[in-house]
Amino acid sequence: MSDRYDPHAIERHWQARWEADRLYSVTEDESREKWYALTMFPYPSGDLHTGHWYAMVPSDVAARYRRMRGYNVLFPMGFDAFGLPAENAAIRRGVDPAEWTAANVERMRGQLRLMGAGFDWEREVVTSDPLYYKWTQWWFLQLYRHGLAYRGEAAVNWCPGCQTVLANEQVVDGRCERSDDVVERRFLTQWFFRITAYAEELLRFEGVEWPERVKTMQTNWIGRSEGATLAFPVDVPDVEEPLRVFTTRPDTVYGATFMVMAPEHPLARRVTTPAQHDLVEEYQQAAARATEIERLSTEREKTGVFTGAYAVNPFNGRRIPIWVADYVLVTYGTGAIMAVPAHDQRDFEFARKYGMEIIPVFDHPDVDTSRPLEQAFPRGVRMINSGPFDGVPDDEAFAQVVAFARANRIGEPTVTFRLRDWLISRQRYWGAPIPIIHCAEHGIVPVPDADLPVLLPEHVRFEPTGQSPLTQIEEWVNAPCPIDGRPARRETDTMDTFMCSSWYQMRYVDPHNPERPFSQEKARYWLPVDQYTGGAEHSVMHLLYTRFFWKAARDMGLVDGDEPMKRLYNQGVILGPDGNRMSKSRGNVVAPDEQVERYGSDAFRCQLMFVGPWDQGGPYNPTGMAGIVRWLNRVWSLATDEPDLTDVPAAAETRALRRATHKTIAQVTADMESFSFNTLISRLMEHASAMQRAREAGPVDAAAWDEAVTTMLLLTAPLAPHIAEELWERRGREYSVHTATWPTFDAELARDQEVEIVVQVNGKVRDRLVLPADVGEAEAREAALASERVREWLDGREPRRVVYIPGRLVNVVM
RNA sequence: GCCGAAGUGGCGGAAUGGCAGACGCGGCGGUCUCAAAAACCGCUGGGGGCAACCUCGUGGGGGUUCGAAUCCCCCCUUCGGCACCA
Repeated sequence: MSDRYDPHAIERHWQARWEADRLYSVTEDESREKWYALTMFPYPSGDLHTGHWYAMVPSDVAARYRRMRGYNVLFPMGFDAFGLPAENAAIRRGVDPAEWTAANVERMRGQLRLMGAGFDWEREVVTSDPLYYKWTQWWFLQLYRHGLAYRGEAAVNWCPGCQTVLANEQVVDGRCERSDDVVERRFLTQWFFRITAYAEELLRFEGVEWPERVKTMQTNWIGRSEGATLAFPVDVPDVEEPLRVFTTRPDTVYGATFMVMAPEHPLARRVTTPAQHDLVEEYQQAAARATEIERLSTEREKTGVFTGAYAVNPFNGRRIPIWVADYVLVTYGTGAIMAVPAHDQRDFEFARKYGMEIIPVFDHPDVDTSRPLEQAFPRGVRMINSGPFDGVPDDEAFAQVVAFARANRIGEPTVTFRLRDWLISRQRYWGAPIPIIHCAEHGIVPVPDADLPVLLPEHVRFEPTGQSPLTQIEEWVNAPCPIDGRPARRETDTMDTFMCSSWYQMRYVDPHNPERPFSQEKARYWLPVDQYTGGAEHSVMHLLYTRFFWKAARDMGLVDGDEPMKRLYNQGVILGPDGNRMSKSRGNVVAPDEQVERYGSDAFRCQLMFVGPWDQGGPYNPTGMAGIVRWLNRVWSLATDEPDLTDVPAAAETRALRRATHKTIAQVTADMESFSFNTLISRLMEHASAMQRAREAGPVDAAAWDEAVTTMLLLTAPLAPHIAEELWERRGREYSVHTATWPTFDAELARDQEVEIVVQVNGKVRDRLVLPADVGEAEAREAALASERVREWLDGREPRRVVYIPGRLVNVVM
């Protein structure tokens, strides 16, 4: 091997060596503390891009650092391999999704290896592999047995482009998160997971160190509201059941002047009078045709129609009209509301448009309640127009009204969530089949565990029809009933791919177990994940689902603890050099394979970390690569070209070099802990400059020089693993630098002997003094006042005040 | 509309109550060279001054403080999330 830094030669060499030595393979070791580091696994699109590198490299650096700190580190990688792109490729180009996926996985594995990351490839999981999805199906059956999976009819989100239903979380602004098509509403019978059973617990984030942003997003998504359900009898012949409404403001019940039902409300047809029938039906049909976007637009003026029916306010016996309007959502609360226009702006707008009465039931110092209101006002001082409750103060009103409702059996306190159950059915081929058989005799029958996996049939035609392609495979669909063996039919829907990724972190602990999803023993050692990293786009999908899965698994006795991921970090988005998202059409794509080809993996890794704080992302700077390449060349030179060596441990130059080395250890360690990789690299650059100056200046103490070089290689190892390993070997150190121990710093050696004290006059810097590091306050003040520059500015006057900040500055105020 | 994050040289960024611009890119000057590249050294926010220095300067405006990029209030811009959830 040449004596010049040749990244390609050493990177190839060490990648092969590490693999041959199984350097990154780990097993349980009770004698050592474990650290489970996980970065989100990629979808095998067929091309690893810079975004993947940006997400994975710092995650690898942090895992390597933990390993050097003595932890037994699990850092696995795999592929989230089910999903629509494979199926779309099959439709377009006639290739088999399994073959397409396998080829992509193969290619991306190779690209990932170029990164030189310390992944334990022996633990790789591929979610579309029957050996994996057997257990995804097993989870489905477990959830079913525990009452957490059920089949039900509901208004669901239908994506016409993907020809399948979507979970609520996959709908963004009324459009499909994946294809951007406008989502339609359909009433279908589908499989759901009862995530709402954990709604309350999912709001608690005890013992997790997650970004506030993610916790807030999940909290808002779950959307907990405290209120009451009130029952309004309906004044319609033959309708016995009352109209139930959920309200967060039961204290405004005397101000209810009309009721509103969602167009899809089951009682709507039954209460409508014959005279209003056509009008209501027409309105319902129009609402059904409207897209989610149209319906959810807050800009749009509210519309509605009168049913002709009346409800009775159970508090005061007042008859109030029942309307149907699409600003009330059938999916939330009870699908019907009591409208209090005086105190709710939406109801106010509706009341004003349709001439409904507006009765304020609170007084307010800024509102003249005897005159028509200009707008709704949510809160007031005391209740008015509320019969026996008149005079009750605002902050007691809720409790008193609810207590009354409860005592008179007309209502009760209720907590409602915005979160809906997780719809997991997909009318597509490339996913794990739902392991259920529909029997005419026995209904829904789970496939017995022993018959898992339910394999996807091969050679399937993919015309998107709105039904799963599996429905057309007669020989697959027809299956005997597990109970009596008589002809029955398989469930033809497949599972949402988010299900595959909801438990993959568990499978990594025991990826080849043929008997169980994982052994309890291994799970107890490795789980939960200590540090998870990934993109913020998964804040309310993957991360909410995986918390739900974990809690369900905990309640089944399969895992310990309440949370799957102790620490979470969201990296930012790496952009093209022009500041836009990288895309082929913009022509601003930075291809990692090309960067590795030109500069080497180590340089590309470092440049990605050097562009800025990891959580901020930002434009990739290709010209900045020159600085990183220079630095790596300098590291090479410092480790291979010795200065003139001598033995002067007590010399000032020796102390200065050792001080630089120990300060660098302290700073780099702190930056590792806080994921501040950009400043970490700048510290190493400074250290290299200090070493270079020392080398040029004359003979260097041999021990101090060796300490500096050794430290430099150890601190560089997680960032640039190949060059560090190569130079480690060239210096005759024991293989491998990656299993060596992270250096510790000596505070005494790192301490400065002198400090520069800034001297200010009225807050402006006028002088600097170099004083001993242990200078006392009195001496510092005295030195500052004695300064020639300060005397000039004081011009004979007495300072009003002198502020001293130890070791930093003196401010003379006049 | 609501919630959150951010706004600093030509560029990426550093500094989270105490020297604004660490480190790097780019630029300018120099060493080396027949020359160029590479490497190395020096300088590099604006204005004024021969200089020592002075002055302005962290999106805009106000405030707190001996001292503010940093804390508080108002506004502007950009990005992210949510958005008729009763």
